[in-house]
Amino acid sequence: MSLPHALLTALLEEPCSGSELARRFDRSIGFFWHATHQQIYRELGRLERSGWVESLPPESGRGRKKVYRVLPAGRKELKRWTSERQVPQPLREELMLKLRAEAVIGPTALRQDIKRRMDMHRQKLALYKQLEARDFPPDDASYEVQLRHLVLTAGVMFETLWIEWSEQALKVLAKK
Amino acid sequence: MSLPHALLTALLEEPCSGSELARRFDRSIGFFWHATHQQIYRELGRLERSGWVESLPPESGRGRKKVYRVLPAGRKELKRWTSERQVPQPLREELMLKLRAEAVIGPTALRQDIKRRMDMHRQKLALYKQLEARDFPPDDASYEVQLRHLVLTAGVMFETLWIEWSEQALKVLAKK
DNA sequence: ACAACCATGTAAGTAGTTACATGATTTA
DNA sequence: TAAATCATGTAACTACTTACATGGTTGT
Repeated sequence: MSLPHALLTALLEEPCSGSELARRFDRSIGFFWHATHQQIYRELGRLERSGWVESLPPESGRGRKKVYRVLPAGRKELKRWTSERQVPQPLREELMLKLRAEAVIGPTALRQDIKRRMDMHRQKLALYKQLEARDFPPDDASYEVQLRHLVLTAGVMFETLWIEWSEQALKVLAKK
Repeated sequence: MSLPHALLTALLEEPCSGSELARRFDRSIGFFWHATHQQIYRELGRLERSGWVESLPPESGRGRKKVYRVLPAGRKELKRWTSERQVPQPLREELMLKLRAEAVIGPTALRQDIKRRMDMHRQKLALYKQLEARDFPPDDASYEVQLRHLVLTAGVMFETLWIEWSEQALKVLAKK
């Protein structure tokens, strides 16, 4: 149950409308918590009914922008959530299932698939490093900036991990 | 939609009952694809209705073990699935959301939480390394064994990543 | 024969996905 | 002014979670 809190955070950073949230998600928070616009609109409705956010005017009809802003109760809820204990969510990696399947019924097309994935991870890594160079120059930054940097660092580490792992995997798969 | 294929793989490795599957999942495949017994039983029902597995006798009543075995159609389906293209599933990491929240409304209890998580990752890493030492001695193994080793390697890499990242994060959080 | 446990299963609820619909705004 | 696009939303479905129920087996 994290989407509502992701939205609260984004709206605290900058009040905005549902469609803008969807776009912002695609660029930043979405690297770690993807959400479609349908999820976002539904959740915004819930947040409003809970009294955690309010929507500023239009009120009129469907195709008008509705800007949302976090209310004190929403801020309080976010605070409560961050201090909640949390266990690392179990990994969930389809590719590992495919490896086991390959071991049982192989050979399959896994090799091509891993190559493709490796390319995607390389692209993402390049993007992250570019963002890093742009947004986090290597001087001593403020606490808040360092926190945001940590998020990106995790992204870099993950992509690097997958590239390394893919190289190892391809070595094994090459033998067959 | 991977659970059915995870089950097919497990049943090909060794036909067994729902409860045994649940236990095996907790030890191996479950490291990368957790499933509760409710999910497993429901899915076994579907697999049977699809004609991908068959259940051997009891037939009688509720509390009796039902052993499942993969049928040719199931093996074919698994083959189809492994050759399907697959895009890396987006990351989904609640902790990154909490970091962003901390940057906006902090300070929170994040520090303690990360410490706790780091311990859990250390334990898991120790377990994986132990399994690795036991099941994959460093001589040149068969193709199938190397594939299974790759799965465990990913586990080791993930846990290592989180430990390193946590150390970095704690350095930043210590400043506040 | 009773308690504790094991194996299978049902039910209800939540989160996320996919496909589509409608009103407003912009652009050719 | 018609077409394209944008913003919001509905509906139906699937996967997963949590809580509980029932029949069988085992141990004392």
